[in-house]
Amino acid sequence: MSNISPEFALLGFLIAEPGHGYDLHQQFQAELGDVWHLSQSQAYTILKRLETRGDITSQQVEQDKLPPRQILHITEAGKKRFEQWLLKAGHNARSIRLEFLTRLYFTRQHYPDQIARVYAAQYAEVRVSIERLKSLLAHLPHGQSYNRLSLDLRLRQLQLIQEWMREIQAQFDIPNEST
Amino acid sequence: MSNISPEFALLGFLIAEPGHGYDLHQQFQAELGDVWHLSQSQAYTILKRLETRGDITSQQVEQDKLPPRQILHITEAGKKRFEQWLLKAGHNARSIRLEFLTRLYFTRQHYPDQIARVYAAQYAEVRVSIERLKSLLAHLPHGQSYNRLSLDLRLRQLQLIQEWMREIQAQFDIPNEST
DNA sequence: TCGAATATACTCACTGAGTGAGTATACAGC
DNA sequence: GCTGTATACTCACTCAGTGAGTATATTCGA
Repeated sequence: MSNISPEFALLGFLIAEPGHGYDLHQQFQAELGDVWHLSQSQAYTILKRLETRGDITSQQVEQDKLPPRQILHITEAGKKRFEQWLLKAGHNARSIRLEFLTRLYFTRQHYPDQIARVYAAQYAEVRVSIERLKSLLAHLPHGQSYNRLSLDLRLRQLQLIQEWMREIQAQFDIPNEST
Repeated sequence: MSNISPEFALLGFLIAEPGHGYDLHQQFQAELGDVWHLSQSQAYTILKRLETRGDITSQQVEQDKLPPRQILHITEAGKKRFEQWLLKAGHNARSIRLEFLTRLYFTRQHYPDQIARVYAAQYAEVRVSIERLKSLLAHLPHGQSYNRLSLDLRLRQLQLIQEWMREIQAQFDIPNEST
């Protein structure tokens, strides 16, 4: 459904190594807790869905005294879906803040040679979105003051994101993509 | 649940006069269609919920050839809830773009003398949010690069919104609130 | 004049987002 | 001896959002 949710972040953590729900949620909070908001129960819900979808498998491990753990492993299908997701790009401020940062995080960890591609894909998408909004604004009938104010704010937010991205590019030494 | 959804916009249209689902959705699209995104079916879903909640009542009106209409009327309780909502204020970019613009729209139509209050409430909330984010950023441990980038973008977005709001204030001749 | 597009008016089935509370145990510190 | 915190997961609930379906009437060009 291409809905924006932290499901790929959870998947991303499982690329490094198998883990269980509780632990994944902890890691998530520590590393990306101010990017996304994710409650524990919601994490479990998403993991369950990923399992029924075939992106991860689980393996029950008994423990001495504590409740048994469901150790989760990413599948080949899951890894593939994750890698495809890495190259996508969001088109509004919120999805860029959430997903682009998450993509950056995992790309730098697991696919450092892909970083320029991921960055370029997002930057290009922002440019397109800006043009789209400008054109919408230009063709908006008079009298639509509130629609205009909304589109205007969205346009400025995207321009802000362009600046922010260029700073990230400098900070992380991301080269321009040479196709 | 204080979830952000266009339910109050639908309620707002019903303050002016009773209406039916199809028509409300049309009005909505025309007036606020670039502020919110609302499908027809989602509009009906929300209206149904408003009815079970007691914010609106419905009255079936037969038509000659076309399917009967459910004419919806706002109740006293609904009106009260709407008016309370008008004085609330969102704390992130998205909710401000959506809800604040909607509040402005209906306040100017039905409660023009309240406009300064509505504006001031939102502006104050933005200021508080900015301070909160600054403090979060100041206390963020080193090494949390991604969390920092996220908070940093959110901060800048709120500062952008401040500028945008001041322009709206000028454009709509909204006086500063004199308490 | 026939058929296609468009407008009116609403329903249903489905997946997913998100919260809040509950369950049960272990251990550390005062 | 008791409280707080960590481990590990479950359940019930409400709301968001899409996409397709149903059924009829009018309009308008080929």
